[in-house]
Amino acid sequence: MMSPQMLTPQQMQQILSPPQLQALLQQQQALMLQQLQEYYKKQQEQLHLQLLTQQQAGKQQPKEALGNKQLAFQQQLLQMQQLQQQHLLNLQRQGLVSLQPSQASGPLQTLPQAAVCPTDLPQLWKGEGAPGQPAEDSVKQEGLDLTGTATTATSFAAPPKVSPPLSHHTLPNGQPTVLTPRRDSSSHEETPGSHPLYGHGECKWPGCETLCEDLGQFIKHLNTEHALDDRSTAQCRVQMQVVQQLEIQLAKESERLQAMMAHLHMRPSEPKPFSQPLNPVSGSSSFSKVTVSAADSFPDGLVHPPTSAAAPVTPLRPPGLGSASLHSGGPARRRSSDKFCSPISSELAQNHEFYKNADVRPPFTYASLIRQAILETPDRQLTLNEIYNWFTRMFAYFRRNTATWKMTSIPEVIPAGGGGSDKNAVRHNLSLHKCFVRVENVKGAVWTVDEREYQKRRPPKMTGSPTLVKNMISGLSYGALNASYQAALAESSFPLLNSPGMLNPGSASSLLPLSHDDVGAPGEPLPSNGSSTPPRLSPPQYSHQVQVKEEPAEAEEDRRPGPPLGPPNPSAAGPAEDRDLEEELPGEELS
DNA sequence: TAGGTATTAAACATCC
DNA sequence: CGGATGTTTAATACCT
Repeated sequence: MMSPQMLTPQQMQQILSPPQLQALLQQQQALMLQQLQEYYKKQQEQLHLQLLTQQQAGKQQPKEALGNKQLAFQQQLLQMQQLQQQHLLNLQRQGLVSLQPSQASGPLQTLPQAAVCPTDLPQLWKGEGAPGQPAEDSVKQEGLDLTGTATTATSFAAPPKVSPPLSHHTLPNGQPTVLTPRRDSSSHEETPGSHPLYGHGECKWPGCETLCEDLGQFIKHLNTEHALDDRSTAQCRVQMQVVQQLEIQLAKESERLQAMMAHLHMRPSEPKPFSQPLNPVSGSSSFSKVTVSAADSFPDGLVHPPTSAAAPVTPLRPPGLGSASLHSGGPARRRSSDKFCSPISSELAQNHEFYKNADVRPPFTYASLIRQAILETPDRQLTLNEIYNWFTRMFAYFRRNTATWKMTSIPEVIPAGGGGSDKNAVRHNLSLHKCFVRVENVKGAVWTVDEREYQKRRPPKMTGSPTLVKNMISGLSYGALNASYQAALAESSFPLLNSPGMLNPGSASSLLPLSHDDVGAPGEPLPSNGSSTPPRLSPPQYSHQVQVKEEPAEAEEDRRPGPPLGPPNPSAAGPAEDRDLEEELPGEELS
């Protein structure tokens, strides 16, 4: 028989009955919610603690260093919060949680009361469909045993202050029934009068808020409206994606945190950065990935993007992104997100750490990346080699992917003996796209970006795509939501995030570019510059000679209305200063 | 299915 | 000559 993890969602569909599917969905969610909740809490506590200790210990340290560390931790904290918030938003969006965003944005404690009772999860995963038949082992093996695994697992192991002590321990022992702490009936497992999808008198099925007088009516509703059909199945998948996203994101944040703590010697826990990126958990379908849940991501404290190949329906991708080949597994075509949703810059800003550390191929085209690299520099110009460096600096994928870079100028980069195909790709793209303009400089030839050309290059038109919409509806929308939400957060109450001081010295610019460069982001229909900025990059920057080759006058034609309306990007709102702000980033080139 | 675009590989030219 | 840098072509894949 196939083990659960070998099953594709479709297969699961066939095997499972509608109620089972639904139950599965709920249970997944319950698990994730709990785990996340506890994890968040724990992390937050730890962070606070460490911040305190740092502050004390830091009395002797140089001020700046301490300040930076604190900032870093604060940032980490914020990110954790944001993560949680995003999670909540997602759930809420899907109607699974009736929590106000405002509430959610508060301290990390009130995770939704999405009533869920993962009772027969094991059976479901086993695909045996025989409720009542214990299958603890399978659960354990699937990795739900959070306690056993990585360093981060400790976070789960320790009973959270707020949540019932039972919750997490139930997993390991395989008796998920106990794991029901939700809502009022916390001590009760699956009280007869409740249903995971039923709360506050209404159906909690994603997108459905049908009012139901009582449980009976609800059950009826559930069976009629949410039977096993295409729609329900799709929603189920969508939910899986959501969960996956969160898992990945969680793993990522967790890893980062671990690394930070380890670096600061705050904990004995071995950092174990990212061991072998090229070690995909083989044979794990996306589905199984879900079952494995967060724990799976932790074992070595790092993110192991599963092989996309194995994920028929829901390829995992970096947080907040569209689909794209994730792994070095194979040639990656189509950097989707590049085309639709999140602008590269904000996407990078949000996930730059992720890309930096995880051997995940960034979902952007070479052109987008090159442009990003160039725009991140004060001069808006880079030499070929500097572009190479940027790639390796910003993306673990390019840095460590075997058989790619054969860097000659960057000693720290793994030689990899590869063919340097990506370098070739960079050169190829530079030459191929008119938007990249070579300029003779004092120090040789540098490459600049002709924004106008770049915009002209491709009409974003992501708006309409039905498939896109379909895909993004949930899991993917996480990205968009993520982006906008974070942007909003950053703008409103978390100046910290935009503070240059926060920047990782190694990769400065990345965190905030939320700002200007979004402007030209691939997916971005020329936001700001559309307004009045001439095609030419804003003059101030070009203190030097750098000038873009051909600048005919047909500007307006492609200029396209930079409608006063909402540029997709929040950051686009404040054009000028953003620009300046980013200007200061030293683009840091190694070499 | 056709057209557009992206990725990858490779050949070739030029310069230092 | 060899390496870095550019240019160009071709095959292939994905998306609309």
